[in-house]
Amino acid sequence: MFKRFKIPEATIGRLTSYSRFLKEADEKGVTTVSSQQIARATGVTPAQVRKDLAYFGEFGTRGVGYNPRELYNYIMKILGLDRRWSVAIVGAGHLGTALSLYKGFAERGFDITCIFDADPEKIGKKIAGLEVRSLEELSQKVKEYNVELGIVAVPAAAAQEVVDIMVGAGIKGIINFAPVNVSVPEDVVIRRVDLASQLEYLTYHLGETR
Amino acid sequence: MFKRFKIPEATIGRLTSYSRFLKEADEKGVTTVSSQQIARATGVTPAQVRKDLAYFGEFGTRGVGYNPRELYNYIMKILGLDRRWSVAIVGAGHLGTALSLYKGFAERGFDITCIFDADPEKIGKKIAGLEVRSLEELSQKVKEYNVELGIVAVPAAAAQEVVDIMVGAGIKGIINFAPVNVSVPEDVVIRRVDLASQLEYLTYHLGETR
DNA sequence: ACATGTTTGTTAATCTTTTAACAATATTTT
DNA sequence: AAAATATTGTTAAAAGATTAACAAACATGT
Ligand SMILES: NC(=O)c1ccc[n+]([C@@H]2O[C@H](COP(=O)([O-])OP(=O)(O)OC[C@H]3O[C@@H](n4cnc5c(N)ncnc54)[C@H](O)[C@@H]3O)[C@@H](O)[C@H]2O)c1
Ligand SMILES: NC(=O)c1ccc[n+]([C@@H]2O[C@H](COP(=O)([O-])OP(=O)(O)OC[C@H]3O[C@@H](n4cnc5c(N)ncnc54)[C@H](O)[C@@H]3O)[C@@H](O)[C@H]2O)c1
Repeated sequence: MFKRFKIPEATIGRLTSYSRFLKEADEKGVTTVSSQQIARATGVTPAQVRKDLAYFGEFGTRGVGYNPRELYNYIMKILGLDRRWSVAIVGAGHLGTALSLYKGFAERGFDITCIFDADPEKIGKKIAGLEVRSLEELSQKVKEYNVELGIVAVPAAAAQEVVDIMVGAGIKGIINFAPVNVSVPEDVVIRRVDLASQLEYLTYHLGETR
Repeated sequence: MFKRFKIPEATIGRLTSYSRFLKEADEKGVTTVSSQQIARATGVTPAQVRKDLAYFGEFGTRGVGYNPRELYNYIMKILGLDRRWSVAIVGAGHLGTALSLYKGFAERGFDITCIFDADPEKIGKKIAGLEVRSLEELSQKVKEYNVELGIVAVPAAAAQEVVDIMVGAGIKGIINFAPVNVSVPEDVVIRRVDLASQLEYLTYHLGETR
């Protein structure tokens, strides 16, 4: 579809930001935006914006700028968001529940279609209209709901086990919220999100300047 | 305290990982670990581990390795975690509640000491033993509890306003979960955590290989 | 005591990402 | 219609981060 050399990881994150700004601009009726405007709104440099886009093609008009709606559509396509994705959450605890109830995912094309937990107390309960299921049902439901993405929100000690089950069921992309490194086969994409580490980034920098 | 050149941002994130592994190792009674062991457990290369540590000093013994407990203590000090930090959460919705109830923060030295919300329905309710307070009380409570860090878990539209209040109250480090860029004065450290963007990293890469 | 094997800290090389510069192209003004 | 202004896409330069290589330092076995 698009030329795919080696794209900086950070570029992908910035494309998300750009797309959010572009959607807003379009909804306000704006018909052209410059790399400078995008840059200001998202906290980067204009050169960075143009470079990021240049990896994927030419989307603007020289001397003019970009059409927000058009560029938004292009970026969404680049990100693989020109379709909807079915997502399973494992771990119906505090975090898993919050994620299940989060409206923002659907807005970006992510449908939470099933929730799993190991605790018999939780199985059968409903969260966001979905019944919490046992892990035994995971493989079947993944097929039934065409689940391709998984979110791991279980304690660190259970993370590898849960990831193995997900991978076994054919899930191809995983977000892991447990603060532990887990391994997956080469063809599975995994990403760890460590929230405590984000706070530690702050304390490191506060310590630096004192 | 420590030499502070320009440290790669990613190094800070890895130090968090290393420290978690080192703590485990120490608790198992292990007395020496090599950069190779640290690397394997955290998913990086041994050279990376040694380079990361080298920014801050010499912590190992050639031919031998590192003492887990000692190195753990050093890293915690580097990260500014040789003390406890008081944290305020603004936004007692789904995410704010999950974060308030999260035990993992306290383990890393972060005490959630106050929770704020703008919704009169929520003010006065208790979460994790803490009363949800109105924003008017923020400034006073920040002083009372020596709050230095803030977590923003409000809708995107309210994020800048909330951040301004936090900054006004003297909070010096902020994690923003709203998917929007907010601005802060130079002396305030801010970090955006965009969970939808994490999923988009997955879909980008899944699209890449098909 | 010496040779062999480990493993760190550090320097150099490589690879990646960001920033800067500018020609190419469009628009607006005079 | 020419000049001035705006803004992209692209190339080159600079900065930053990771990987590789290896001497220095220690441990172990003979
Ligand atoms: N709550 C937060 O805000 C937060 C913040 C950062 C990180 N995390 C991480 O996210 C994970 C979940 O945190 P939480 O606060 O929701 O914990 P929690 O204890 O509230 O929920 C964990 C859930 O996982 C379930 N579970 C345990 N073992 C399981 C298994 N083998 N298979 C399926 N389900 C299993 C439990 O029954 C429970 O419902 C943890 O790894 C935590 O470190 C949470
Ligand atoms: N829930 C999630 O799992 C999740 C995931 C990713 C991102 N987020 C982001 O985190 C933020 C919160 O999400 P949520 O799901 O908890 O939403 P939510 O609607 O459940 O909670 C938001 C809370 O903020 C309060 N609020 C609104 N305006 C306020 C103001 N000006 N001052 C103080 N409080 C105010 C509301 O009363 C509400 O209690 C949003 O920006 C969302 O995009 C949430």
